[in-house]
Amino acid sequence: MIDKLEFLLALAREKHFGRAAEACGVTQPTLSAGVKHLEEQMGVLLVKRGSRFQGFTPEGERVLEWARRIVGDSRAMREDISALRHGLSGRLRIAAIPTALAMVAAITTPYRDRHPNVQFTVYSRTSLEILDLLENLEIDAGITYIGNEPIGRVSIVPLYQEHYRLVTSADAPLGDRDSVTWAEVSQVPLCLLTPDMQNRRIINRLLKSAGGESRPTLESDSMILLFSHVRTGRWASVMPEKIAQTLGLSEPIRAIPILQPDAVQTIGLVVPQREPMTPTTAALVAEARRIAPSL
Amino acid sequence: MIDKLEFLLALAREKHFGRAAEACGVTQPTLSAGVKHLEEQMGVLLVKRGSRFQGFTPEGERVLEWARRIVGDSRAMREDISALRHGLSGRLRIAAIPTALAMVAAITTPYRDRHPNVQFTVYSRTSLEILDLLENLEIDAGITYIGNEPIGRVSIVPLYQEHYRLVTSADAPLGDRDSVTWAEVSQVPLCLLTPDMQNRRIINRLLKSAGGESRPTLESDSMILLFSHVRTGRWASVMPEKIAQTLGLSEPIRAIPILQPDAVQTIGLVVPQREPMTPTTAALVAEARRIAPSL
DNA sequence: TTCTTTGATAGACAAAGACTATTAATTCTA
DNA sequence: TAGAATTAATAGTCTTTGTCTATCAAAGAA
Repeated sequence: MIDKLEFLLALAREKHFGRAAEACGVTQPTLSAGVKHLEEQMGVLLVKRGSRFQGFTPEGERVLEWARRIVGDSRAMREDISALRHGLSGRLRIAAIPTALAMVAAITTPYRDRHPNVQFTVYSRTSLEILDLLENLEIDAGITYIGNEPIGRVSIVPLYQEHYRLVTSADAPLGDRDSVTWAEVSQVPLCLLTPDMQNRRIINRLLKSAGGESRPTLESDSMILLFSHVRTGRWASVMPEKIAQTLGLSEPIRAIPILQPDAVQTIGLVVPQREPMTPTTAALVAEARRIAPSL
Repeated sequence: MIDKLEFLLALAREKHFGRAAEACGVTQPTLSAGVKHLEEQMGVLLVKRGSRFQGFTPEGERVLEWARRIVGDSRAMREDISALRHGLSGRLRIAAIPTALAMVAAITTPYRDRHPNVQFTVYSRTSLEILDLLENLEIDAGITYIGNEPIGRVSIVPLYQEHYRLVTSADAPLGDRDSVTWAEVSQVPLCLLTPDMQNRRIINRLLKSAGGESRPTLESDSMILLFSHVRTGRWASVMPEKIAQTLGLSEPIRAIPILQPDAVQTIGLVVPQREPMTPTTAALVAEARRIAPSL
């Protein structure tokens, strides 16, 4: 029963019988049979069938919601019992927005000291992808913007405020200032994240409301790439204060506060709303609460 | 998997492999094998084994909690989907404390008008039994005292306040009064519920704090029995106002308010805390909210 | 049209689940 | 304390379910 619900979840993820089957480690006919069996049990078609996958029926969507919960709980149960016996262990899958990646170590480090047998997998994803992965039980926790775009069935722990800095060489335009305005920043060619990233959209908005445009000379979905360009001293970027601090800037690179307005975004930990949480997730939330004040 | 969790729930209820198996509609070896299989999956003993059932291990208790949730959700899913197709149908299992039995009709009647395909089973149980049945998924809703003894994972809808009346014949002692005190009531021989009922414990407490004792000449666990005695005019009882009203008293029987204090107990609907609820339960909660003001 | 993609179907085989019968270990009872 | 009764585990058999490979049919794409 639960296996079949997992089939359905995989199908929702992959939107393709063959790939969903592969993801579940079974063959395509097996997955087809599983879904069909579910449909018989429920007495309704769950999947819109043409000669290819065409999405779910309304009933299918509903079953999917239940499946997420039931499958999630059954995994949580296993982890819970395993934790009772061996202490916390297993793998914690986290996804973070690129601008928050640098501070993930601030959580994982004290976590590992407390629970050395837990392994981590950390993905760099956009804020929308993170919510999707959470929804589909593909990650255990996300680190993303909170309080902006509406968020579904998740619990939230605020971590820190993102303040923006113009990161540039001291001898570049504006490089000698103690603070700059968004209007001024809009005149400088920048390295920025790609527009599918919420950070970029936020910066675009700030630049625009200051009467400017974003004129990126270089876009990337990788903060490392942006950062390495900035370190040459020949490129400028707008980055959150935290990441600039964490990665460490040396002369002649400066991180100059951008005021008017001192725009603020809150970054937080989001985990599936489940009571009780899995033990590893609960420990992550505890750790987040613990370190949040120091960030 | 879910079937095996159901085995475990049955075992928790029956505390006996044979009876649990019977309750599940399988033979005892099948249930034993199922439990064993669960234990292998989890890698821990769940049941304390002697030559007979000796309760659960700590891990077993934990699995049991998860099992209640997972099994409950999987049933809710089926009902949910069935309701999508055929409208509300199925059976709603309710348990109520005896003193609330008379007002159950105030909910079931409008409920049936709205959802004619839902069938009811109503049990008369003590308040403690009701919580136990709810916990074990044996009923869908309870009607009981709220805000007294602590209640577990349930949602609550307050229904009405229980005020007490001395029910007695006009020519019996105190029968001519407009109101009486608990101290006075404690002097009269009464028909009361048995002491395992919370209503009786409440009345005992009230009598005691008025300096009296409860001196029941007749005890029963059946309100009908108490009521039929009172109707003869030769017996007196202490009953909630509501039940006296609902069942209808005729001359010369009177229901006299008991003051000092005008003790109040709140009665409410309790349902398992599950989001979303099963459709039939959600409808019951809606109905309860609707009628509560008129009670 | 012809080829490719995608999901359903058929048939064989293995695994899991369930039943009956029996056994082993306690506990009760006479 | 011996014998009976109770309770759960085990053995052996059979049925059901699940999974695989191979193949087919339908619908797009070239």
